[in-house]
Amino acid sequence: MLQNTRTEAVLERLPIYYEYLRKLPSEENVSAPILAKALNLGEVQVRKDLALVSHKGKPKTGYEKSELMADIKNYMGYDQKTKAVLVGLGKLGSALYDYEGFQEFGIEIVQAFDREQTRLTKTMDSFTSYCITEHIEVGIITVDEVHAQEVCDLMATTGIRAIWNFAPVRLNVPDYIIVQNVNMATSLSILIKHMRDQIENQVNL
Amino acid sequence: MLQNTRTEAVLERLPIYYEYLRKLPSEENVSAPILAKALNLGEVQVRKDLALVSHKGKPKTGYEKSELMADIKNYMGYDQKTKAVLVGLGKLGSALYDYEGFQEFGIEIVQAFDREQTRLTKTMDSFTSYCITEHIEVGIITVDEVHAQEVCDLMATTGIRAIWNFAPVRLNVPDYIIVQNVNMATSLSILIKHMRDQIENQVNL
DNA sequence: GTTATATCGATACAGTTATATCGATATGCA
DNA sequence: TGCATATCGATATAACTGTATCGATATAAC
Ligand SMILES: NC(=O)c1ccc[n+]([C@@H]2O[C@H](COP(=O)([O-])OP(=O)(O)OC[C@H]3O[C@@H](n4cnc5c(N)ncnc54)[C@H](O)[C@@H]3O)[C@@H](O)[C@H]2O)c1
Ligand SMILES: NC(=O)c1ccc[n+]([C@@H]2O[C@H](COP(=O)([O-])OP(=O)(O)OC[C@H]3O[C@@H](n4cnc5c(N)ncnc54)[C@H](O)[C@@H]3O)[C@@H](O)[C@H]2O)c1
Repeated sequence: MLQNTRTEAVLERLPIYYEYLRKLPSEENVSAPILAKALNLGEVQVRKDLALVSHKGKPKTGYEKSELMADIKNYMGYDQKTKAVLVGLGKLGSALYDYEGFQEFGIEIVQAFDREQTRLTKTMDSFTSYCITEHIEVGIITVDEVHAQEVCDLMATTGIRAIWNFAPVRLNVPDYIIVQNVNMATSLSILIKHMRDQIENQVNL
Repeated sequence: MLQNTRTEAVLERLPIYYEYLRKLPSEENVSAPILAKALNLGEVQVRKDLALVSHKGKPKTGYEKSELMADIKNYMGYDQKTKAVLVGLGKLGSALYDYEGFQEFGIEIVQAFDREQTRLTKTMDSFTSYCITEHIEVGIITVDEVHAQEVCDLMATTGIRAIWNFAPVRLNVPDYIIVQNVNMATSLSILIKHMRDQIENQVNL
């Protein structure tokens, strides 16, 4: 009876479906072909993706919007609240800390820390005990690259299990902690490479 | 004689090698196995990736660091200067505008625009003419999601060929413009999903 | 009620990406 | 000078990801 396997690629598309559905004004049913057209994806691919989280699709009509959203939400864990702390309340850190877009995914940055005492920030001496007593699972690193590893090490002494790192450094962590490095500059450089390749191809026609 | 094909996956690793090499204090030669160990990748994979940009690797010794860096730089186009403009000098926009990490990839955000007159910002009325006369190729959108499409449309009237979009909306663009959507919230949600899956697997042992 | 059809679910195929293996060769060292 | 070996380059295989096709079926339309 099973259909699709939980792969990385699918995991990256489910949030896209969810976002699309959430912003869809209409309450009408949605189908794989509709989603595919709207998001510029393959119809079969969408169908298989959805099959991973729901089996309520019906021939001719597709899925009930709210039901499908609930199933994605449940699968992705958006209904479970996740608490994150942020270290490095500088320019980028402040932007993220103030950003409200995390809520809909069940994520809350409950506290920000910085070496310097600013705004709502707590200083670092309370960091460890705070994370432990509040059962923080996710750490966000937005300090400069020189201090990223030491902040990371500190996080490893708490119950934190996942680190979202914006400093352009590769962090050393124990096995049980997952790190996601976000490198904005390289991402943009890849986009630009694509752009140049495209321009080149057009010239060579 | 050829070896590796230019695929998306390779393109995403080349900057990682470059970053690693750039920060490496030593000037000694590097080899595929060394890079593989340091970056936690497959040795064969690294070797094939490097073969795409360079053929100067020698048995036993590997590559000369500076030569390899130059070859990646050349392949990725980091030696070509790319000018970008940013629209929406809010919290996130300011952080990006001030960020100096783009330089090493040949990228410069030469000007920021905003509806409101702030700081160094230019207002929107000069946008189109500025982009055209300055031959801007890249646009960065950091306005709220309500205004992202209109900013995008405006960019499409200039010579801009690539858009880096941080607003959580899917933009409609003409074919010749490439869009890269960055959705921070969904990225973090995927990291959290991985975290939860990992925790679950450990329990089920 | 019957029929037409859009969509689902399943299977088969194709393309992309990663890994394993092996001979060739440049270098270091006896 | 000759031998040992680390690494390269190449080819083969495996895993993952995406696409094409087709029968089954629930619904809409008549
Ligand atoms: N600004 C951006 O748009 C951007 C883009 C990509 C990556 N980054 C990376 O994000 C990080 C932050 O960038 P930023 O522009 O916000 O820099 P920033 O200097 O504005 O902020 C860094 C903050 O970290 C704090 N800090 C430093 N060491 C600390 C420590 N040991 N413990 C606690 N707090 C500490 C500082 O007090 C400061 O407030 C950097 O690593 C940068 O490379 C920034
Ligand atoms: N802050 C974050 O960390 C973060 C994270 C992920 C995504 N985003 C997205 O990035 C965008 C900006 O976020 P922010 O937190 O910086 O918001 P912000 O409100 O601080 O900044 C938005 C800026 O855009 C300007 N603006 C609005 N409409 C404009 C228009 N038509 N032309 C020119 N300028 C215009 C505003 O004047 C303001 O300065 C949003 O779409 C948000 O969803 C932000």
